Order: sequence, then structure tokens, then C-alpha cells
Amino acid sequence: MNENHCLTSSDQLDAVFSALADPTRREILSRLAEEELSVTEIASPYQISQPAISKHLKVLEHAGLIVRKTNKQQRLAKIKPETLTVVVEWLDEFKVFWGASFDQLDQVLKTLEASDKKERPDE
Amino acid sequence: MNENHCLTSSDQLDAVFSALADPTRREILSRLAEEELSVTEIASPYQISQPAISKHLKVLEHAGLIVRKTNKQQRLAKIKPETLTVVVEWLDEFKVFWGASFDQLDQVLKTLEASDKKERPDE
DNA sequence: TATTGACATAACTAGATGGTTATATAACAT
DNA sequence: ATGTTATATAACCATCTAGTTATGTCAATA
Repeated sequence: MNENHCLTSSDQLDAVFSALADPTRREILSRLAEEELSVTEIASPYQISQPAISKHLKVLEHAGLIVRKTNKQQRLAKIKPETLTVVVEWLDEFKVFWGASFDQLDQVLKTLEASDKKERPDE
Repeated sequence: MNENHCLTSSDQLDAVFSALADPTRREILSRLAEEELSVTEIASPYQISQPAISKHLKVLEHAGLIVRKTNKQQRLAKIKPETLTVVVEWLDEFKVFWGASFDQLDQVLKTLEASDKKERPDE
């Protein structure tokens, strides 16, 4: 049982917000929003080392923001956008501040909850 | 100029997401969503020391998630909900994943941008 | 004026974070 | 079999974080 939410564990929010707190990880996630990428492809635009990228990917994976699959000797990262739901849910608590237009968020949440159940198109 | 956003600096996203990555700070923000509170009031439900709370408040203030004002010897904290806009804006990039219902978010963003300009009720 | 209450600041500590280099593993290419 | 490519893991380091206790400041009160 959680202090004030029902569906979102505090630990998951911790993991998701911490993962998103790093600009490199946010940028990686943005790129993964467009296509699946291998570790080397993910690393290529950055100055930092490949092991550093592997660590970032582990953080994103632990937060549930990406999933990984093996293709030959590559490890492809794929975004798992449903996990961002926990952020939307958390934001929902503050919608009172910006008026009725944010009530649409409720609808979004319902849509997301419904699609969570068939969330296995897997490419 | 920013890599892929226009209105949201990466530094502010860093600050906001890091601030929200801590469960105590999220809970403080939830409570401030209901009413302004003094430092002592904010600290009262927790086991941790008053200086620890002061540090959390400094983090929230630095992220722009709260503002503070002096009332007698109290320092009242007040939520600054407009700042959560940067999270909504960032999420907007991923709306493609959950279908047309999230297009409403654009409307929310416009509403928020408009109200950002008159954001000085400050009581 | 002296005391109490509300808060901030300083100095410290343990553990997490984000990076490094070096090395291991495993698949592919020759 | 050998070398190369893709990735992970280990060991290490500097810095940040979230907490602590001790103390300072300043307003309210007795």
C-alpha cells in the first residue's frame, strides 16, 4: 500500500524520474522513440565511452523505459513508452492547477490503461 | 539553442526531474498542492531532521517547483505548478505512442503557455 | 533583556552516480 | 584457427546526494 497513489509504486517513480534526470539518457530515449538502436549506434554521437553508455542503458532498462533484445551479436534497445504512464499519472494529481483542459488527461490515462493489457506487439 | 526542444532548457529538465526523483520531495510537493506550509509543518510527518527538510526545499526551489515567502519568522513554501509544464512538454514528444487521445496535450500546452504570461497572482 | 521558536548554515559522513581504463565473452568474418 | 566486432563486467575515482549534529540568526514573547 502506497501513501497516496494506488497504481504507481513510489519505487518505480523514483527509478523513472532518476532515469529521466540525466540529459544523455533523455536524449537516448528520444532517439529510441524513432527507431531501435544497438549499443554502438546509441554511443556514436557521444564523447563518452561505450561502458558509460551500457550503464545508461542499464538505468533506462531498470526503470522500465526500454527493453532489450539480442540480434546476432548486437543488443538492440527499444523504447517501452507505456512506462511513461507513471509520469502522466503522477502529473494528474496537479491538473487542478491549470484548469479543465487537463481533464483530457483522465481520458489519456484510461486509454493507456486499456492498451497496457495488449502491450505485446513487440516490433 | 537546444538539441531538440525550443522552450525547455535541458538544465531545467535536469533540475525538475532530479527534484522529482526523491519520494520525500514528491510527497512534499503533493502536500503543497493543497496548501502553503511552513518548514516546521512540512517537516512534522517525517523522521528526518529539520535541516534535511530545508535541503529538500532548496532543491525544490532551485528546480522552480516552489517559491517561498516570509511571514513573521516563518518561511512559507508555495507550489509553483507552472514549472511542471516542462515535464508535460517533454512528454509531448512521446505522445505518438499512445494515439490520438494525447493530441489533447497540445491544447493543454497552449493553455499553459498562455497562462504563463499572467503567472503573477503571488497572493 | 532574556528566552524561546523557526529556520538556515556549516562541517561532516556514507553511499550513490557517472565517468574512466582494462579485460572478458561471444558471435561473426577470414 | 584467428582476428575483429559488439557488448558486458570489473575495478577504480571524483563528485554529488541525503542524511547527520552543532551552531548561528532573527523575530516573537515573557
